[in-house]
Amino acid sequence: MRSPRLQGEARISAPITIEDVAQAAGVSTATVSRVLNHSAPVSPETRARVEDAISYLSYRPNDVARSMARGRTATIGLVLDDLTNPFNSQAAEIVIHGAEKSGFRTILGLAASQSGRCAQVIEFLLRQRVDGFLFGQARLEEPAIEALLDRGFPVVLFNRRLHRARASFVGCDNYGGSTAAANHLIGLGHQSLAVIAGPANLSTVVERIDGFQAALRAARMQAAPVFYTQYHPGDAYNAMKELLQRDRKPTAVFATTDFMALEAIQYAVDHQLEIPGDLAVVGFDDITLAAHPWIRLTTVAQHIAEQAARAVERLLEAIGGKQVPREAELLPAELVVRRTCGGGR
Amino acid sequence: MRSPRLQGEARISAPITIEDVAQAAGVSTATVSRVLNHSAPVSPETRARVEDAISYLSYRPNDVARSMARGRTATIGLVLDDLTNPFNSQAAEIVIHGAEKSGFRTILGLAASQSGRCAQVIEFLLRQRVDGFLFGQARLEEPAIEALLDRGFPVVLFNRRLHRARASFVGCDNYGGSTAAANHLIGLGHQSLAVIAGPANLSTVVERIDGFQAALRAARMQAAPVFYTQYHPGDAYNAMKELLQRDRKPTAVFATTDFMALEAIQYAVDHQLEIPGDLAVVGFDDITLAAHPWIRLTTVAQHIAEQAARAVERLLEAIGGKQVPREAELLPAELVVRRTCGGGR
DNA sequence: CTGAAAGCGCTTACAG
DNA sequence: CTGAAAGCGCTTACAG
Repeated sequence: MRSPRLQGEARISAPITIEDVAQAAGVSTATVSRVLNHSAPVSPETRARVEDAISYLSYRPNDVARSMARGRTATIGLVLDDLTNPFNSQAAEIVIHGAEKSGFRTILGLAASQSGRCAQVIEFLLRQRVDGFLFGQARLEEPAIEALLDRGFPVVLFNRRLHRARASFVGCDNYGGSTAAANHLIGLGHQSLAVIAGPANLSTVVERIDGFQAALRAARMQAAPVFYTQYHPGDAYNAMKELLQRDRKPTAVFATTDFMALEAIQYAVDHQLEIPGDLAVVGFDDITLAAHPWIRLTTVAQHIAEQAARAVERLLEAIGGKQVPREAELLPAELVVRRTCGGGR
Repeated sequence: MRSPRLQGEARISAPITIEDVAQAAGVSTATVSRVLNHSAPVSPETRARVEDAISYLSYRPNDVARSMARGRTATIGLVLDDLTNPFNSQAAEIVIHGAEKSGFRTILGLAASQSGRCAQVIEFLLRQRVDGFLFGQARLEEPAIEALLDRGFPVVLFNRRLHRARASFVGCDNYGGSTAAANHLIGLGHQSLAVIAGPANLSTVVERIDGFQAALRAARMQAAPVFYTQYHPGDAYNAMKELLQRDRKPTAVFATTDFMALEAIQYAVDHQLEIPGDLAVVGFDDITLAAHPWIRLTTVAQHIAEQAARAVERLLEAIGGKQVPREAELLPAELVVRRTCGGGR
């Protein structure tokens, strides 16, 4: 048996292997493996000897070798655009914890929304041999994801969906939430509405605009002008500037995210407009700070934590071989009326 | 050679291996490995045949097997408390990208600041055989990290340091930033100052309090009362309540993070206090929203992105075998005067 | 420049 | 209940 002194001497001593444990316990590596994994019955005495050796040597199984031998890595790949949006980082946190509970680790791939990056990230994760994928920021057309789907690879999307229908997805009721927002604004008497949106190739953006316009149509009002942006910092600020220079200035603006709403407000305030007096603003997401007394942003609340949690569940089931439902699962999105729309408290 | 039709038929077809490529190209796996890694000269004709086979078969190297064979994983472990704090998620993003540039992947371990969790996370990452560790949220005493250090394992800390000195660290000038904050408040004529702090076992908290008190001492004022919290949501709200019930109410409060400052403001505003008229508030971090016209929080700006970037650099050097400096590297922390302290614009 | 072979640290049929 | 051995998919001395 290796003397404990040896470990102290070497700096980064070569890690203890299952072989070392087997020798110390006087058994085969197969037996050590069995007590480690509870994969087959082992006599109480043998088990005790092995466990002693394990703790005496501070043995730490090598997960890389394990993955190699098992042919699966117990790893899921989570693909997100970035972590600057609190919405994304919250989702990441939920996914990591959810996966961990089932013994899965998660590798985070940041796709930075540049075209081509998503394919690159998938390639990268495929080399790591992840057992499945979670996409939180897919665009409507995403060939690389569709290729995965075609191969029958375990894939679950959340938040944003693909154009093509048959894929496991969990999102929120963007349409309904936006309709409620529009109706509230209409009820307040607004006649000139506008929307500041993200890119038109995102399902969330499309659905939020559609829901919003549908409400106007139902009220026999003309469609609201839509200003599309790339969701870059500063985009909504500029959008607001643009909208206020038009002939028919909006009296109410709906932004497809809270961050955009906050930026739009920033422009308005910087230019001596009163919110909500001169301009009503409604966002979407209900980030933590939306409720702050200095903000009190009217917005549509969606429960990202639950979306992410459901998405991992689905993925884990798919990886486990279960037949995963192909229908979309939609969580509710509720209007939260606060101050910035003028009708709230 | 495997017919392409075969791939289409199977659902998740067994991935192509280096063996398949070697066969298709009529060479040994050693040769394929050489062209893949440019690890040894290969004749142009052979190389061409191998490359054709690779693209024809859409071969994707197995990183798990690679790690196994090489004895190193090209992976770093990043340990953070959580991702809800934008400060943390920004750091995570920087680290992931920085590591990727050098061909390293990063596994994120969330330590949720419960005692014992850090050791668990380290254990988990050690099993994955990460090549080094990055800690962004260490507490002053962290036996598990110290054990790593003692073993000579590549470790770099950022943001918060350990009590023990000899460890690679990059942080910011918490002391100087807080001194500046205190001096500004003193210059504004405040006599009754208080601080809302995080846990006392965090280097950032200790240094920020020390810097703050030092300024008061230099001005021959008595030390400010410190209210310690656990950095949980709601903690600063309650702290503010407590402080305002005391005999000697503070006219100015310094919070050790912007989130805490915002919560303190929330309590004050909820209870009809005017900011900064009735109460001046200063934070620390300078999160994005601190600059919003509806907030305009006076705060101490620290450049987390650079901290994180420097930390990965250091770690990568350490993993590469370079002797890494043991001294702390401190980035500047600058006071940003805005509205909430009463002296700004 | 190229190949045969050993080895990385596990798991898992296969025998007994 | 236990062990000997093959195998997971690569890389890397070692020969030639």
